This record gives sequence, structure tokens and C-alpha cells, in this order.
Amino acid sequence: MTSLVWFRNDLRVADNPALTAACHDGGPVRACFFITPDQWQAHDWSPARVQLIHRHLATLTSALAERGIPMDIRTVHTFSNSVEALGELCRQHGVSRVHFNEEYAVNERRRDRAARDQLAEHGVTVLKYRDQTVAPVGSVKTQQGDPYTVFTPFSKRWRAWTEQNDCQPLPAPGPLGEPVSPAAIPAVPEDFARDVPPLVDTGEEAAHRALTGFLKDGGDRYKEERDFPAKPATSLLSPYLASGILSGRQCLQAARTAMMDDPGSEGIQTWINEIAWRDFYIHILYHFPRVSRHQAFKPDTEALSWHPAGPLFEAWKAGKTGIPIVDAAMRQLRETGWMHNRLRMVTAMFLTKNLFIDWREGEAWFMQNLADGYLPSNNGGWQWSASTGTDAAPYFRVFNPVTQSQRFDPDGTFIRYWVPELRDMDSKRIHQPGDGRPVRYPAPVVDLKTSRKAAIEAFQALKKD
DNA sequence: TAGCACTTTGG
DNA sequence: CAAAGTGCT
Repeated sequence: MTSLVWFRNDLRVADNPALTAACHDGGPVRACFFITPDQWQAHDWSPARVQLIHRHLATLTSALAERGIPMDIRTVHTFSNSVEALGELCRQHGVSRVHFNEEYAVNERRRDRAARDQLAEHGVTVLKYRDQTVAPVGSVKTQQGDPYTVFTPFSKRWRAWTEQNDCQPLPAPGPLGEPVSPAAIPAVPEDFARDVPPLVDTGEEAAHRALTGFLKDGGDRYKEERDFPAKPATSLLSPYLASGILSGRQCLQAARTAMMDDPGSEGIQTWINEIAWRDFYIHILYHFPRVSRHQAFKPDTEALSWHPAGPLFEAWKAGKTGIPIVDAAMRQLRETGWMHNRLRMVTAMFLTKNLFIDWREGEAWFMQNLADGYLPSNNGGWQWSASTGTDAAPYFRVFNPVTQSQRFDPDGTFIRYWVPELRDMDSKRIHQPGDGRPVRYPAPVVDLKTSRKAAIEAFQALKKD
């Protein structure tokens, strides 16, 4: 009896519940992964993310092959084609048990139900595991038994849960038999072939080196420096997390180990909170599936009349809004497939509050460009910025991009790097160049003061009905 | 149930 | 330092 591990968003051999379970079945184990370019296109996956996954598949296939587990990678079109292909693999190899780790967005859940039903007809047992979060979805609830909709109380309960429950990562399974020779990897689908430089080193081992390296060298500075885009103080682990090359449990475990060397490190505590943010938004997506169907977390905000995404949206995407910090960030995104988290909030607020353009437009653009594009986090962040999402969002949370720029890029280093037109401006004026700007750099496409006021009024008008 | 918390701004 | 909304305990 052969067991099959269906890899999806869990591209690692260590701490992989589905893989570990399959290895305990006692028989031969195979693995599979489906490249679904049409589905990925529909989900706005970026070339940066797809290419990262593609490079990674070679190392994953080798790691499995060394353990005697052959990997089949097939290119099909959509999720439903992947379900058909899964059935074929099961027939071809006489598979009796299929193991996979759950995903929570609606299309993924529909795919998994279809797979379960189809395989059941052929007498194949399907086993699924909770894997995406540290605290399993459904485990962190209010005293009333409801899901949390606000981060801070969630994080308190999440911390307690992670301290009281076992969330140790699983070790990588040992070899099951003689190594096999790794099969060839299909080419990157054409739609995702745009040339983008690799953002991080490839492979699970590289991810773990990055994790321990960050905690050792940067953990301490994290709290003070993480908000400054010109300082490389963030972990840059998100591309690994987004595709399951690293798990949240592994991050938490490593953070705890680092804390033993440096007890009370506020930097590492702060970073653990970021792991909680990731869990929070996955829990939100699980409990409120509408957020993965292009709908607002707060339904009443669907009544807002966003401005059509015309030339101002193009200016935002191109980094030509005339707001230096916004333009620097948008150029960083386009060129590297990554943007500093502080600037994700600044650019998202600028799009949704100052330009008053629908958060869904920005959400899609980020997904189309980020190497770490991950629906729960990206959608959660966008809806938070747009005030359509979680957290009580009093209107005074509208960022002023110039103020943010002065606070978090005080000497303009980050702006100068990404907006060379402004390289010669002094630190005082670079945040808001005004009439002294070089001719090649645009004037602001919107007035910050009046647009802020208009956005606040639009939100206030929602309450009146 | 009243008090607390919240990735802030503009005066 | 006031503006001033809402979830949670």
C-alpha cells in the first residue's frame, strides 16, 4: 500500500505533518506537486513568488529523493485539473492513502473537497492536517467562544495557547529506503517568466540559516529598528513563510531558543508578535471566508464609492505620485518583489484614503509583485489599512505619508536610493519637495489634507444610515 | 460594566 | 492633548 503526500503550500521536509504521517504509514511513500498557472494567474501570484517556488522545487525534490521518496511535478491548468491529475497519479501508482496539509481560502477548500470526494469513490483514504498556523485555526477564541476580530486580545490568548500547548516543530523524517534519482522539474510557466532577481537564497536549509542568522544578529535590534526602511532590520523570512518553506512553529521555536541566550530580549518578543499577526490573519480568513472572496471584513464598507482606478492608480503603481516615500516604496516593490512592512501600510493608506481607490486594486497589485504574497497576510494588511478590516479603526489612524516619511526615513536615505531624481535634495525638504523639486519629479497628484478629510467624511457617512 | 487598548494626527 | 470608535474582559 503506497502513501502519497500532496504538497501545496508546505514546501518543506521538516515540520510537515502530512509528510511525517505518510512516512509512518509503513509502506512506500510518493510525493506530488501541481503547477497550476491558470489558477495562480487568477490568484494574482507574482513571477517573483512562482520563480522562488520553482527554484525551491528542485531542492525539495532532491531532499525527498534522498529519503527514497519520488516526487511527481505536473503542470496542469487549474485546481480542478490538479484534482484530476491527483486521481490519475493514485491509479498509476496504486496509492491507497493521500495526505495533505489544509489550506483555508475558498478555492483551496473547494479543491480539497473535490479531491476528497473523488478519491473516496476510488477507495482512497484522504487524511488532512492543520499546518498553516502555530495555534490551529479554531483553537484561539474569546471567552464567549467567538473568533477574535481584534489583534491585541487575540495575541494575548495566542501567547497563552502557545505556552500551554505543544507546538514543537516535527523533525524531518529519516530515509525510508534507498535514494531515488530526482525527476526533472517542468519549466516555469510562460505567464510568470518575467525576469526578476532572486530575493532570498533557495532551499529549506538556506531558510533555516536565514532564521537563525536573523535571531542571532538582528533579534536584539528588531524592536528599535524594524520600522526604518533604510536599516536592514527585518527578518526577510516572509518569502519562505508564504510558500511554507518555513513554518510559523519553526520560527517560534527558534525564537524561544534565541531567548534562552538572551532572556527578556524585547526585540525577539516583538518579533514573536509578528508570528502572532500571521496566525491572526489566517484565523480571520478561516472564520470569515468572505475575505478570500474579494469581500470586505466589515460589510457596511461595501457601500463606499471608491474612485475608479484611472491615471492616479497608474501613477501609484509606477511610483510617480509626487509623494517621495510612496514612490520610493512602490519602486522597491516593482523592482525587488518586496516592500518594507512600514511602507506597505503607508502606500496602502495613501491609495485607499488619499486617492480613495478600492483596496482590492492595491491588494491585487501587491500580490502581482510580491515574492512573499500570501492571501491571509496581504488581504489582512490591506483591509486594515483601508479601514474595511479587523481592529477598531478610529479615523485618527489615517497616516500622513509625509509625517511617516520624516519619522521613519529621517535623513531620506531610503528615498534617495529609490528615487534618484531627488538624490540632491537636503534631508529637510526631500520628504515634501514642493516647488524646489527637480523638473523630472512630479508634483503631488493629490492634496493630502483635503483628500484625508474627504475619506474621513466618506467613512462617517456610512454610519448615518 | 466601566475601563483599557489601539502600527496616529494636527493644532 | 484632544479627537472619539469599538471589541473585549
